[in-house]
Amino acid sequence: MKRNILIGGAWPYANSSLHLGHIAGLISGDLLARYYRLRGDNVLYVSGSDCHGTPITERAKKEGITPVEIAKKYDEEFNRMFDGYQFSYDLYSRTYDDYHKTKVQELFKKLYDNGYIYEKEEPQPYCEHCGKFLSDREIVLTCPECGQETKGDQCDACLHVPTGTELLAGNCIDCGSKVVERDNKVLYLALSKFQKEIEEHTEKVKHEWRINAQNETLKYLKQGLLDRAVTRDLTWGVDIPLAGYEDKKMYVWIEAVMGYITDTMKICENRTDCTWEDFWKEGHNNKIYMCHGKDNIMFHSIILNALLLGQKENYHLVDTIVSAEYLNFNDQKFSKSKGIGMTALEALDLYESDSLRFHLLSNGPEKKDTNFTIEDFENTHNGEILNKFGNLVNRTLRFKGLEEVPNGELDNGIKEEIEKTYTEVATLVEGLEFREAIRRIMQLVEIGNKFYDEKQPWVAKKENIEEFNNIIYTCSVVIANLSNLFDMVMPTACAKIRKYLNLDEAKWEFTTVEKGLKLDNIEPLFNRIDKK
RNA sequence: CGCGGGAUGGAGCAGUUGGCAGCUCGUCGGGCUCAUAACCCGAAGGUCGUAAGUUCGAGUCUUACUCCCGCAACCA
Repeated sequence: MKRNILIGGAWPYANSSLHLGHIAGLISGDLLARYYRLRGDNVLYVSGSDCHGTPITERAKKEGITPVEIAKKYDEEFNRMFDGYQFSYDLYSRTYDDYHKTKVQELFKKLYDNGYIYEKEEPQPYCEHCGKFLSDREIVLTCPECGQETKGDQCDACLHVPTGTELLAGNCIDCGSKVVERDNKVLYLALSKFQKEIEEHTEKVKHEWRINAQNETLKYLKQGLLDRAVTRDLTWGVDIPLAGYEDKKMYVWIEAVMGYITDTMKICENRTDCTWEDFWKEGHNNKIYMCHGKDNIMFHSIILNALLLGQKENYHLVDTIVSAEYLNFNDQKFSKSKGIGMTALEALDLYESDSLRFHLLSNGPEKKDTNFTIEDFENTHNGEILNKFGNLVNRTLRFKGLEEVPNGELDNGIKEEIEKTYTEVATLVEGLEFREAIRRIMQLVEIGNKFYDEKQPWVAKKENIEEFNNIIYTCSVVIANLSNLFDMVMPTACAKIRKYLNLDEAKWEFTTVEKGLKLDNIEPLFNRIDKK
């Protein structure tokens, strides 16, 4: 029976270019989406650009442009980048779309009506000259610990975090006026009310999560969920749909994670074969995956689930957290300011996206931080992808003098190996063991190469043409099935193979090749990287 | 006592519930010539950071210690 599978990729913040590390964290979502589509399930893979919030607002102010200009620039860049990496999103939207804003407001209103959002009056730092409440980072003060001048979120010099009263001694970052205290109306999300339900749900589903997601989530649950402020004194964001809050916006983390739902709604509005409820309500044979870096865990495992529970409408909670560790570059953190690493787009200028996908997945930070080096990457590309996989295709389909797929018999042992590979790789992918899954597919490549060598078709060609036909036919069937198995990792190369072998869409089942098929214009799947 | 990760053959890493130490690259030797100097076979190389403990049995569990590295600070 078809399952409804929703896969959410974390929404990148539209304030700076993304690094290879971001791709490493997000690529597992695309692999899952492609895998479940091959299995014939009903898949929606959604994401979008996270465009609101303080950092974008501040940056816009500094550069003298509007926040939407910054968001647009990066949203456009992200779209190009995800296309380049062949992410198969069903929808990649952005949080400043009217559709998103409207739907988020409805969901927010429901939380309020259900009593999970409450108002609190609390004193906050205020600038009388600018006429606005100030966030910690908008306050400049002399650090009471070390005497250095610093911003209010944390002292740059001694790492001291100023207390509420200490902040009142500071000045407005914009005009330098003395900070005063004034009562402010703030809306809070009653996270604490969901403690028990989220604990129970986590206990039920955590076993298939990565360890880091389990630990991180349990840490918050253990110390007890605290209510969170969900309004911000900003001008750039989603309006609060309640009277008296016209000058405030919604906290980005609340509205951005709702993007998974608003994307689903938008897609399903134009489709007749499914409704958004198929993916988000209980009882629809559905499953929800969330793929992101380790810094995003609690927003997906706790906050999003709380928002869903608070709707009181039988929502299906997030099942599986696919959280990545970090990718380093030459043993250092990716850092634009220090010039360490390369952006995802820069990598795409230099290398083929299939290879980058393969390398980032097979060397991905699944259980702990991993390292990306150019040397390793080129090694993967030339050594594993090209020499092993590309070469198997080449030596078979471009055998000297071969013009068509021979009329041969499939080797039974090889057929069994192929079928076993489907089964075992499926188990690995569903168990989120992507590195191991790729290794397992590579085993089939090696089995193919070994078979080829042992059978020596170049000898059979001269001495036993029937045997030759069997060998080449068997190898072409191996290649056809590799184009199915590897489709979720290297879609471009696999599509090429299917074109050569006249195969339709990739599918997750044993596939044979048409005998007598003309083999024209076969080109190498990959280009060797010249090492200097 | 801020939080967290790590230490396994020359390099980079796997090792699921404790049961003969594996993979890729590199090195050395051999085979092959279909293929993008690619492919296949074989070999050398490790007292699994240190010390103690639990156990018939520990890379794996417990405790202590040593040494690296992240985060905590726009950067995932």
